[in-house]
Amino acid sequence: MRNARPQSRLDESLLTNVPPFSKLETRQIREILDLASSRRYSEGTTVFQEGEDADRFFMLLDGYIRVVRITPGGEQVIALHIPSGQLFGIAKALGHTTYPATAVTAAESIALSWPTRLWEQFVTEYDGFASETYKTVGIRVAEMNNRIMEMATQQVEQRIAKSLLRLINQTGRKVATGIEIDFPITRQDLSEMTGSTLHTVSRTLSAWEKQGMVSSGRKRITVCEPHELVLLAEATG
Amino acid sequence: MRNARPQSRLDESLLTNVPPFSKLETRQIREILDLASSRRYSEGTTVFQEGEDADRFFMLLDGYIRVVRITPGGEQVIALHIPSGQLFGIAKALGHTTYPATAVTAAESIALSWPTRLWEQFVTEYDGFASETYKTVGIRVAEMNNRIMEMATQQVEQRIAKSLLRLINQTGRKVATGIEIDFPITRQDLSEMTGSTLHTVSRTLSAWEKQGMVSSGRKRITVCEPHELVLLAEATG
DNA sequence: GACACTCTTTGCGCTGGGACAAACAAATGG
DNA sequence: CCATTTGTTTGTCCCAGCGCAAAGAGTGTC
Repeated sequence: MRNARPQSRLDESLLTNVPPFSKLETRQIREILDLASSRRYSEGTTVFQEGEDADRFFMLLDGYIRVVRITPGGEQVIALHIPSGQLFGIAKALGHTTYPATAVTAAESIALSWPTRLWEQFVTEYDGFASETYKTVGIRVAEMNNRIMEMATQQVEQRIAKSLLRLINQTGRKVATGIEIDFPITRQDLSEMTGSTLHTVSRTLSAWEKQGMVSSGRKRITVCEPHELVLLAEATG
Repeated sequence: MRNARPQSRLDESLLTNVPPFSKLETRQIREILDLASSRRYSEGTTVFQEGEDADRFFMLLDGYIRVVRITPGGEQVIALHIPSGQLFGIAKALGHTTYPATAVTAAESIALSWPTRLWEQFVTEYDGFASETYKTVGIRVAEMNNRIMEMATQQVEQRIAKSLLRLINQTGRKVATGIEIDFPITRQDLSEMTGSTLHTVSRTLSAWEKQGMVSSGRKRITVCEPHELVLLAEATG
């Protein structure tokens, strides 16, 4: 499936013109290249797959790639367009899933490892702190990614459902019958989270209330039928 | 404007129960706390402001905060809800603007510096590489943030305009008269970037073409009146 | 208890843009 | 050169959800 042809000898000139490396000394570039390998992709081919195990970053030297997410309903959303000179495939390193990427044009990348010596020393010495820090960034990125996909493909009702579930999950609690958002939240707030209006949110909650799915009041929302809500949130539009 | 009351003596017990720190030795926690200061915020107050110069991260120990973006038209979009145990205010450190945050409930945070010694050594030694790496992550986060805001507040036409401009800017080229997207792009692609449909994209481009703003063909789009496009993209809903 | 706020609900009309359908046009390939 | 595939345009219909407007319902304060 991977259609790249690894190249054997990597020349320093590959990197000297790419901004992130241009300031480095030759010695440092060599150190990086010793652990790197270069790949070429032709237009339209797969750069990497969903969830692929990446112990490395990729730096795009030439061309464009796009990262794509596919909804449960089969719709595509282009999550990112990455031009040359940027890193990609970093999600895994931040503790999260990577999504499939394809080459928009013929492209060339190199796979890099971090300059390892100091990095490992750093992570080891401050063990929990460093890795948890990265996890935070990873969570943040993953969450934004999800919101983009939702906004692109889902109806307002589903987005509201997702938002409620997210607010509960975020606190680390289980979504259970009778669970309440544990801080005051207004219809206005919810609308600002979902990209809707307070009127529409109000109507939606009213409808849910009639079906017994939630119970809500002023600045307060309690989920009565979490399972129903999950079904609704995951319905394929 | 900042309404926090700094606390003087920081006790280790503050951190020992917070996941990212729980694995650390007392020695390490002390080292972190020596450079940290704690702050309390009451409900609804400002945690930090737009563009505030943050040489530190903040770790939320208790409560909830939200990060808010305000559109040129004055609409609010809730960009993030942050529960306790997570870092916030990291955007600046990743090389990008921070957005204002307020406390949703009474909240407590501590301001941290990175464990500095090794970190500085790391960044210094690999100068360009490390900082540019962070820039990549920062750019990615900022871009996603923008897309969320756009999806929440803008009409399809504006989002298409923004997407085109982004594709051009991303390549590092100036947006100029007659500039062309330098790789083949279909209506379908554009629709997947903007969360629309290929039909709507086609109609929109047709309309623009009639006004002389763009010239487009099969898998090709050229911007004729970049200024018009910018105006359109920035129009307040 | 009365007044002022703030938050929520509901009705109604209107429209952006999605769904469906059907040509049309440009590439590709035998 | 004709056939097929891939991408684009356009028409028609229709509805989710926004905007506007106005009336409840809680909360806080004097």
